[in-house]
Amino acid sequence: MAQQAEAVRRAPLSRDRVLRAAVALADEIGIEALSMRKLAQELGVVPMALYKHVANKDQLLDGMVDVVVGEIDLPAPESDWKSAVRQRILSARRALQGHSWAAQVVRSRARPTPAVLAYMDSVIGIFRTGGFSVDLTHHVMHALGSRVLGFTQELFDASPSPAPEAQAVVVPADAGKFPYVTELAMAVAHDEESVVGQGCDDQFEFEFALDLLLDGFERLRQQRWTSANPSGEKTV
Amino acid sequence: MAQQAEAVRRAPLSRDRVLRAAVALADEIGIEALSMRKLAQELGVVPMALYKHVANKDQLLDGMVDVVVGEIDLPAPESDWKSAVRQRILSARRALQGHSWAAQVVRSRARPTPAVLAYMDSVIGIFRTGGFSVDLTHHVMHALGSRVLGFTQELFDASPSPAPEAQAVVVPADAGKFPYVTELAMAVAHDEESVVGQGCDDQFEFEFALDLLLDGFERLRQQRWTSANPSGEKTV
DNA sequence: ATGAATGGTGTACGGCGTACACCTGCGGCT
DNA sequence: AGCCGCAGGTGTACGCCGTACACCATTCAT
Repeated sequence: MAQQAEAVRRAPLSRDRVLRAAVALADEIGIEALSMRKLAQELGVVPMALYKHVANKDQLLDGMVDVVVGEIDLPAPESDWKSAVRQRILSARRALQGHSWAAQVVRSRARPTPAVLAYMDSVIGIFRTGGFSVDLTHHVMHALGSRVLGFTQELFDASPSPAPEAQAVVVPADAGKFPYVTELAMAVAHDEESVVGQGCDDQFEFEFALDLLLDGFERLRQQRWTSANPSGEKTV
Repeated sequence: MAQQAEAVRRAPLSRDRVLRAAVALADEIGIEALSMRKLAQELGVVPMALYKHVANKDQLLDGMVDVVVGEIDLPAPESDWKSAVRQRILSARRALQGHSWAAQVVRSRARPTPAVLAYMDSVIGIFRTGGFSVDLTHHVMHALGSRVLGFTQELFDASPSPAPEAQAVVVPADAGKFPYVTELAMAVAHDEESVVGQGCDDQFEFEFALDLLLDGFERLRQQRWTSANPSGEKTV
């Protein structure tokens, strides 16, 4: 009876259940607080039980990435390469942003998981069928870097700071030492105050840079740029 | 006597000595293996002694970043904004690349240290005196992101893999599943084989993306782009 | 009935960051 | 000369981590 109650109380573990629980737990308590022990506790199980389903913590993180990447929308059917890529990337961004830890974990993985690879394959495919040479596609993918998954490394995160005073990047005493940073920070603070509050509009900045790159790609494509002949425009 | 010998054997600690030892040790054994305990041992001291000089491990990492940032060349005197920025960024890249762990640690810091701030101030200054509005400078700095310090987040590092077989991103069995990735990977492998070995030329890719952005910046500057009037070209 | 596979358990080890109480030796007072 | 304060190094200990390894319970094919 007691056994039955126990059996009912918790369904059998599985790799999938472990991963999904890990994602949920990381959403809740943050990635740096996520430990095998806490995850096990959450699942009502002893820590070592997890190791029957994932080889180690690294593989757990890999699996978590795949769960998030699985949330990226499927590609829209018919459109020019630029809007297709744009849609794909902004959708990836939406998926990753649903889990505050995701970008950081993706960053920490040295090698791509199958789901990431599949996503990349689809993006590369858009370029290739959109008239980009293999060569140009290669460099273009590098130029996108992690942006292809919807995030970039800002030098520090000014925006998501919850405590308003904590985001004073420059304390008043340092204002004289960093005149240009100060000028810029004050302009931004002033700007945003009238709009939404403080900090920068991440989404705007992301699209600003993304479009700058996509426009650059289009120019290179038109002038049949190759790495052997970088200044295609002039020599053609 | 014994005391004297001991006193001679190790100079007194200082914040500076601690930081430099930490940088050296991280260079040697890698950042993930760097611990307060090992650092203390390296300095011939008990772990807790370090805490008289740095508040905690986070502050140690901050200090390490500052040491590396301190190695960035001073700005070249007179030149147009584009080559000045370019020189600054490529110099930062050189400094950061001298310490394989540096980019990762910079990435992990939430807030900028004074040295980083000073560096950013100088780059912002180049844009401002080069004819960029505060508004455009702001977005341009965001677009650069971590690239301003000479590194970007590639989706995974293909190049520095020491074991040649380890860098086969796509195992043969998966070739059919990821046709575009495979096509691209094979082209790259073929290309590079004749040149240097395998993998991608990071430096080339970095400059490719950097120049794409700088060229885009120049266009926006010329057409007096503002965020309130994004398509300046057409409406002027 | 039996023996192997599958999956959960219990214990234990070595590592980590760091709080806290302690000691020691030196420079500057009276 | 005697004292004190304090900067800086020490020792011990706590609670956390990932995970190796031996074990046991259940299920199921033979």
